[in-house]
Amino acid sequence: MAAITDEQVETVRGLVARIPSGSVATYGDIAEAAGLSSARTVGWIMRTDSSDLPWHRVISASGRPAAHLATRQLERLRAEGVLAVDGRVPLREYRHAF
DNA sequence: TCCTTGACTAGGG
DNA sequence: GCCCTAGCCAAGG
Repeated sequence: MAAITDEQVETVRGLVARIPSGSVATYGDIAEAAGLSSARTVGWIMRTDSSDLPWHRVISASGRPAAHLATRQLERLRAEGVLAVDGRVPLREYRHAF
């Protein structure tokens, strides 16, 4: 199977770690920057990885975080200066370009 | 090996 | 701008 390599995972971690406080990135952005096959793979890594990375800065392309984490993530983001509007983050303003 | 699940995305109605 | 559908990929049972 075309399993993900440790190198790919490390790249994703690096990208997430370099997202500055007050900015966010989409799954698609991370996937593309890391050279992954699809955005779903990034979601899979985030779900399985238990590191202390700022995963809360990664949101969907709709500007809305995953439903089960929405409340917590939006709260953390707000603490970093990312103001969500009606549960949605204005990507146009906070999206981080790699 | 097949089928299901999931922290996704783009497109059409 | 929201809802539904199809395409997408890796892992676990």
